[in-house]
Amino acid sequence: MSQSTFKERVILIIRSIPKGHVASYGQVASYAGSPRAARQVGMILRFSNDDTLPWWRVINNEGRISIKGSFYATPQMQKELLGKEKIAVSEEFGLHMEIYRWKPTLAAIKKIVRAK
DNA sequence: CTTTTGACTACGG
DNA sequence: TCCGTAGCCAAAA
Repeated sequence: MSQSTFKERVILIIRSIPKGHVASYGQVASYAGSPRAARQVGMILRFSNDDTLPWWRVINNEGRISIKGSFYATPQMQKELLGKEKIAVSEEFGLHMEIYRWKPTLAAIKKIVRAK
């Protein structure tokens, strides 16, 4: 597990979120081996300029867009990108996490993290 | 090197 | 139900 860094694992996990699904910051942190490091997932994305990374599929645990604005992205962009995947995000209610949340098996996560 | 600042969230009170 | 806070850790200052 600690062959790779937290950041590297976060990147691998986010790349594995299927189109049409989302994951919360906390979920990603948890899968990356640090359940309480949700905030850092946000920080990593904030400074990331990796165009192979589907960053828009990461939202907060309430199903709402958390981004306020970074060097590379805005909340409007995120809403648009999700819309292209048929995920509608309402300003006041967000989206239904129980419907769109990515629910990988433990085995799947192990495989993703191991493949470094 | 140390300190601060967050695209977070579970838990108390 | 509604805050305040602790924990987590990458970047920037």
